[in-house]
Amino acid sequence: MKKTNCEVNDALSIISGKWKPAILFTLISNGSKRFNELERLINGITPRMLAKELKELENNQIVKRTQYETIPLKVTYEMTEYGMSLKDILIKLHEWGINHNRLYK
Amino acid sequence: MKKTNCEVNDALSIISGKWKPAILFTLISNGSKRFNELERLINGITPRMLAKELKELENNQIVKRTQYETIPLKVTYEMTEYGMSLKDILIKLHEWGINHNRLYK
DNA sequence: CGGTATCCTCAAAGATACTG
DNA sequence: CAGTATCTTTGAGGATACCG
Repeated sequence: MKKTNCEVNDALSIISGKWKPAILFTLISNGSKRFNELERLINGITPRMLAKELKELENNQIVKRTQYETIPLKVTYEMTEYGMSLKDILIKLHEWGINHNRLYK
Repeated sequence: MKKTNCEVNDALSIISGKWKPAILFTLISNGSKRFNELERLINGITPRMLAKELKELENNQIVKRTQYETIPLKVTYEMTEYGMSLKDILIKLHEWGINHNRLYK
């Protein structure tokens, strides 16, 4: 999809993705979480989608991945400081969505 | 695409759409605009996409369509008061996008 | 002037199974 | 435990032509 001239799309491209808001809220609210903790906390997500969206968030510096070379393997994900700059926007979108559902559903 | 449990997606589903941010900013900044004014102001958009996204915004009460039975036909679009409740969020997304591009592009 | 109609492409997301 | 690999489906968006 070619770019448009509006930077809102650049911001949206980073937070949209079916599971990204849920992933972000989970990490924002709960701090560092392991892969399978996220899998359990986010209802209905498959490992494929969780891995894919986490990787995109990591590539955009929103989320930090840490791997511990233990047996069994342990990997954690957490918000970066930069990622936390999305917190207010996400909260406002959340509130707007709740209000919209109340009015129109 | 089945719904997730996060209302951020409900908000995003209303403002995302490739041309919606550009349409919304144009109407927010310039007030009421005719179809072909929007077409000229928004670079690269086709009539099909403009009509489609305007209709979705109208269905969600974000934009109001007014038709004048003149010859030639005249139709205008403007933000609703409810639609204006998105203004702050759009501005924040815009600023975040600009800053993100500055940092990572 | 303000749109539709048709056809096409491609990427996002789902289902299921498998691996270091 | 933390993911990949494959295959399939769906729908957003584009191109182009036409209409009341």
